[in-house]
Parts: sequence; structure tokens; C-alpha cells
Amino acid sequence: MSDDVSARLGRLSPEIQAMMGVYALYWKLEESFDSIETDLSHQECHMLIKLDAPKRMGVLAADMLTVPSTITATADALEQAGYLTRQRDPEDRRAWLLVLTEQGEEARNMLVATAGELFRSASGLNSDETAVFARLARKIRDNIVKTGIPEGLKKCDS
Amino acid sequence: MSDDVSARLGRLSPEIQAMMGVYALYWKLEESFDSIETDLSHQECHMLIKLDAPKRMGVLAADMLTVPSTITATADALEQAGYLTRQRDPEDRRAWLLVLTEQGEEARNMLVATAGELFRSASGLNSDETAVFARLARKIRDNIVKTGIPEGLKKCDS
DNA sequence: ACATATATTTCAGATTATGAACTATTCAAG
DNA sequence: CTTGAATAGTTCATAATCTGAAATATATGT
Repeated sequence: MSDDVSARLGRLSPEIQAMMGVYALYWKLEESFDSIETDLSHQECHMLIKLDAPKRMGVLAADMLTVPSTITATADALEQAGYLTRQRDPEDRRAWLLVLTEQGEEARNMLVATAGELFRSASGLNSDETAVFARLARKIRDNIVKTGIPEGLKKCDS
Repeated sequence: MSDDVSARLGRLSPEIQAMMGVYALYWKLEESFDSIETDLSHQECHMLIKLDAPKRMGVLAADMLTVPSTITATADALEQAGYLTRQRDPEDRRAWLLVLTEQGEEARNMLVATAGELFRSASGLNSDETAVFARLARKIRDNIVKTGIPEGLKKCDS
């Protein structure tokens, strides 16, 4: 019985091919990050890139699909290194806004530019292909962020 | 001077959009993996999926963009759990071939099927879009595997 | 005011990944 | 055939990372 099943699954479905590509790209990019910014951890790079504008930590946690305590640790490191400051959100004084300093802005600009190059050289796609890929990637991301945390069922109260 | 620069970089380039999508998808998929296979680590899942045929550990290391010692640990765990066996490669008796057991095959089939569904629900893409995305993802992966380890400069002897 | 919900922090513990040193085998050369 | 260098994988101790539960501070509703 396992014959046809394994034969069918053996040829990789588009979904698996897509996943393998995504994993390879993710791993490659993570590896490449090591070689450019020795004083920033990966998570710190990710946070910097996300901070195109001041954001609340909870928003970042949802955005980066991680838990608050991780955001705290990452923000601590970036704050200590002078890349950002915490400011109380005037709309809700329980929350902090993470705001990049000038130094943080510069680091972010550098990172964004470098990350773009990393993508180009890692992917090997031309600009047309990149545009197509980016459009779909964006659609995927929108879907995930919209779908949100449900799969993880964090703090599921039902 | 930082005005135009940050303005230019502020609107995200296709490359960054692509990367953010890739990261979101990767994180989401990793998170989802937790909820289906409690007795397998992520790395173990990845290895199972890669083992569509017997492979040498070194090949897997290159394929999974990781170091040999990680492959050893992962293979140990899978072997102990009965999912695979080590067999000497007749062509080079220094090397092992990792061969899935029947149980391993079953686990792999389940994983591949489940992973496909995870991709579908996480991405929200229809099948046409998935096909396009998969084609590009595959192209990217080919490029990365072909490019290989150079970026990391592991064991650079020059 | 009071009870409850939310935003973030603290911290200790678990998991995971990694590199350097080691064993076994192969390969090339003399 | 034996020696030396290269390669495949292993071991192990260490470091980096992540998380979840309990705690603090503020907000919201009654």
C-alpha cells in the first residue's frame, strides 16, 4: 500500500518545493547576516529592519511572531547599544514605543541596503523575477499577519 | 543628508518585501510544526523531509546549510527513535548513508503531506500562485545550493 | 473604588547550535 | 606497500537563544 503513496509523495509537490526554497533562502540569509554585522544578533537586525517607524513592543511581538519577553531582551540590547530609546506611548502609558536614535536610523539604512544585496546575490533572480516573487511574498506575509497568532494558540482563552 | 536616503529606503524595496515575506513564512511554518509533531524537533523534521532517498551525511549538511556535527546529532536522534539506519556507503567506507526505515517512510509521508497543508493555509495562495512561487523558490534554492558554502567561508584555507 | 484585562519585565531553566579536537578511511606519490 | 595529506563523520564542552510563568504598572468598566 505504501507504494503508490510514497511514489506520489516522492515527487515533491509545489508546496514542498516552495517550502524548501523558503528554508534555503532563510538559512542562507541568516548565515550571511553573520558576516556583515558582527555586533548585532540576528534578532536585533530583524527588529531594526522592522522599525521603519516607532512601534509598540506588543506590535513588534506580533509582527515578528515571537513572545513579549524576547522583544524585551532584544530591545534592551539595542537600547544599551544606543540604537533606540523607549518612550511611553501617550495613548496608553502601559506601553512603550521603541524609537530609533540617529545612530539606529543609520544602522537600519545600512542593514536594509545590505539585506537587499544579500537577497539579490543569494536568490540569483533578475529584477522581473524578484518583482514577481516579492509580490507573492508580500501577499503571503499579509495573510500570515492577518491570520495572526491563531495557529500558536497563544493565550487561547476559549 | 539622511533625509533622502531614509526616504528612499523607507519605501521598502522588492528585495526587502521578499525577505520579510520569507521570514514571516519561515517563522509561521516553524511555529506550526510545533503543533503537529510533538516528538520530533524541527531539525529532525527537516532531515526526514530531505531524505526522499538514502543520502550521505555530508550531502545533507551541505543541503541543510549546516555543519556536520549538527547532522550527527540529528541522525542520532532519528536513529534512536527508529526512523532511520546508518549504512556504510559502499563507494566510500568513511561515509554513512542515512536510510529511512519503514517507520521513517511513514513519518516522512505524513510530514510531507502535513507540510503541504501548512504551506497552503499559511500562505493563503491559490494553486496558480503557489505554482509560480514554487518555481521561483526552486530556482532560488538551486542557486543557493550551487553557490554553496562560500559566503560563510567555512574552513577557508586561503 | 474595585475587579479585571492589558503591556511589559524579570529570571531561571531548557533547548539548540557550534567549533575544535579526534578516529577511521581514502587517495596520491614515491 | 607504506607514508602523508585529505576527507567523512563523531565527540563533547561551551555559548547563544528562546521561552513560560510570575510580577509590576497602567487601563478600563461598573
